Amino acid sequence: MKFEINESLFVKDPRDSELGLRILNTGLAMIENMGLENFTFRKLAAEINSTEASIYRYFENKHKLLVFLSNWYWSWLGYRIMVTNQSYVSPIERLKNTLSFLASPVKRDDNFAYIDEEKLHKIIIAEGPKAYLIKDVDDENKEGYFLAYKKLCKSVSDQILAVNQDYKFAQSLASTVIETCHNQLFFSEHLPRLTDIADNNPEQLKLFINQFTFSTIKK
Amino acid sequence: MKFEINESLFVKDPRDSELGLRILNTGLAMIENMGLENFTFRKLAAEINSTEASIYRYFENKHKLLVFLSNWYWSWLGYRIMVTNQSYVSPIERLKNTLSFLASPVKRDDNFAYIDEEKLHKIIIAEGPKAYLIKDVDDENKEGYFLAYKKLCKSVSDQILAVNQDYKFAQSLASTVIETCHNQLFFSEHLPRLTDIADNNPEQLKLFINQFTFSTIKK
Amino acid sequence: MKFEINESLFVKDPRDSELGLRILNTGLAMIENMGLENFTFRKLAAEINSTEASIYRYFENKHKLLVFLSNWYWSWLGYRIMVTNQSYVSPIERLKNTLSFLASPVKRDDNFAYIDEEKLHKIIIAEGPKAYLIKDVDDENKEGYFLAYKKLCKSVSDQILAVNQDYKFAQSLASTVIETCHNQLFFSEHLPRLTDIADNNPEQLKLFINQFTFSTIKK
Amino acid sequence: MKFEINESLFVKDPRDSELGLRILNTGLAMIENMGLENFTFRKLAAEINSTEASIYRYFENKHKLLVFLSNWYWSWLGYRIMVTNQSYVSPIERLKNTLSFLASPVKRDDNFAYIDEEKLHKIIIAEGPKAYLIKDVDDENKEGYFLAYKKLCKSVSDQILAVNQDYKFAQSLASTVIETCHNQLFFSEHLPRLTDIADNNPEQLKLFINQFTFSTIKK
DNA sequence: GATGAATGAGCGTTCATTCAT
DNA sequence: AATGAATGAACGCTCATTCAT
Repeated sequence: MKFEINESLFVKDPRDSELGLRILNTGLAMIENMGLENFTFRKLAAEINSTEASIYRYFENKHKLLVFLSNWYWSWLGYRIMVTNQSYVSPIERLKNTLSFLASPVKRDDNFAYIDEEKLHKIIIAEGPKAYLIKDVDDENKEGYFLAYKKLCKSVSDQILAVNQDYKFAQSLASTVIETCHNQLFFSEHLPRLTDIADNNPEQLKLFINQFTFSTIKK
Repeated sequence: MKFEINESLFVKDPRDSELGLRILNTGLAMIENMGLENFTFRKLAAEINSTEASIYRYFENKHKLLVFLSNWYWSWLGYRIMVTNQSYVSPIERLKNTLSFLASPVKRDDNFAYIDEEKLHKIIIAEGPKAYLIKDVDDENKEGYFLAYKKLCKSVSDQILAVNQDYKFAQSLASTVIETCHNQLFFSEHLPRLTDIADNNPEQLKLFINQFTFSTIKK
Repeated sequence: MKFEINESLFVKDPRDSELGLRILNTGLAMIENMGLENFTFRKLAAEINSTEASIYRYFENKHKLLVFLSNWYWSWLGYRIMVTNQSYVSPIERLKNTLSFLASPVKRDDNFAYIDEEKLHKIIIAEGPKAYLIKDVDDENKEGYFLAYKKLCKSVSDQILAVNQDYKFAQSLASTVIETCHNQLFFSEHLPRLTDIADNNPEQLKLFINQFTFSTIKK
Repeated sequence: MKFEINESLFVKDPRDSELGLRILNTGLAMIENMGLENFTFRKLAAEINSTEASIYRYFENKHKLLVFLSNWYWSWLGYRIMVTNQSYVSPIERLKNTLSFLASPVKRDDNFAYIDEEKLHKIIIAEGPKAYLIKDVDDENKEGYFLAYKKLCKSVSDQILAVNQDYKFAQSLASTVIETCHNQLFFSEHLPRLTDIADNNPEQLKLFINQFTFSTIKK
């Protein structure tokens, strides 16, 4: 199982070699730990006892590494949602399941030893928007850097339409739901006065999301 | 009229001198133009025919300049909302007016010659989250860097409660609405498949926001 | 027909394998195209769809490749001069023929499919002096890196002496003539105020060279 | 006395500060000593107990430093020729004086404490052509990087025409003479078989140059 | 013999910051 | 208060080179 990720995001696929996996693995941990701004390939190289030159064989810069990780995350999440959704027949149940996945804490997935999904989730929360809040967003979009995210949005949007085909803002609601999950989790941890969701209380987030999604699309 | 802004955001208040105003004015234009990442005090100094050392007399680093501008924006927006809300009596009308302000395009306000509010709005959309998506968010929060934003959220949240005092997620909804306005505008311009709102069609955003806010808090 | 070239200039003779010929061929084109400074084995490897490691099997560094090409050029030119000179008996006619070769545009020679002599001529003009304007010139000279050039100079010098055996600076005049041909061609293309020779007017160069050679050695 | 040098060759005129003079002085010595290729701003910074960043305040790169030195040299030499030429009335005497300057060893000029003209002369011989044998020669020429050299050529060319106004290749002969002086000196030191001029025998070079110049332009 | 992977070293550049005036 | 000069530190990147297959 290997998610398809836009080839121009890497020079050489890091999943194809031992060093590449260490770059992913340790890079992920370091970004989570020190923040994207403080993270550099130099520090990563030191950590994995390798060199910057070697890392450049895999990624051109840290931004591409971030976007790579971001794509991986959305592919992985989308895949898990898709698989579990097959157990449900009713559109409402499916959407509920999807929202539940979006709003719930992420658990380590042992199928991918080289990725710590829990940490990756934290990165998506704390650094995710930096993947697209950049000057070159249009070029990178054309290049296909955000396909995994768009694919998931499309899927959620379709599920919304399956519940109410007349709702006019299915895509906007889908992206709002996804972004909101991250925002509210960030706020609950760091800026609690911007949210009612208590830190470490995932059920509240699920409730909030469910409520505003279903009330919004109710016919 | 001079909005109160946390004193530790600047060394010397840029609004109190001619050079300070040029820093605000030109800095704002440059961040909007080249993006926060590419913007440096060196480039700013060159542009205003001054020196880096002089800029340091006002701001310790570009992050503080961003947070300063961010605070100014929220203060300014909050103030305008507050003033216009006084014309309405019904909580629903008030909330509608507020949402309208949040979702509408920003127009230049001639009361503040040194700030181009239109460009500032673009910065808030494209760079705003970077003000708090940082490693030191907790320290900066304690220091009071995000008070203007919180104040506006509180105001929106209060207005929500005025419409429905039993709604349990007033603060979350408030911050979600505000963030969503920016996100959707960014998506409509750069990642259109993540939204149904057409670029340059502000009415659609207003409609979307209104609908999901009021349906969510309906008793 | 294979010119003898100093063996320490290459690890393995590039003329003996298909890959070697591609290195010569493409390397030559790239140096001409991007200049010696911008040319690297990495770029060459990418261009011929091979690897740097493979190129190292032939040449230790780009300087040796340049010197190799330089030697090839002087051998080739010397050979052509020698062959055509056999048609002449009078020393004056011979020297004239030689000068004509030195001053005339170079044409592709189909006997050597792997070398584009026209491009090589341009390299000799634009990069030639860099072959010897180096710190290690004495070592490389001892090693025999410049033999082809010296051989041609000797030949021209001998022809000068055949015209006037009393002329005291035959070698200096020979090297001056050769260098001047290149210099004036470079100037005519790039720094026209340093020359009277119009770009793309080879007859003028021939005239200039002939005149100053024969007037100098006239008894 | 301060020669005018194209302003785009430096960020800040090195002759205007103590550090700048040290950069010129030590940079010159190091280029002469280790060759342009091995010379870096990092090594220069270490030598003058300063930093690369400081050097960048004066020169953008080592190429510009070389071109700066080159311009200085040609301005200085042209100035000395011009001054001494005023003692002569006859065009032939003037041209002889000029050729003598071009062919003679250079002596330290105490009017410029910060430049060691002897070493600079060696640099011009061993690195001079690298100033213009580059890919961007046309751009740099437009920018005015080679004006001092052209000015000297023009002066020599005018002197040639003063001796024989009918000579058709005055500019070419002028640039040939200048280049030949350097070439022959380089050859005499490093590649003796390309010249008849013995190392450390300046009179021979003068003789050679005089002879071929005057015989060439004789009416 | 040719290649793929990895590396050591160093370069050019820029940044944020400080000091003296 | 504002500026000019200088710097320490680090970053991103590329190069030449080697090793193992």
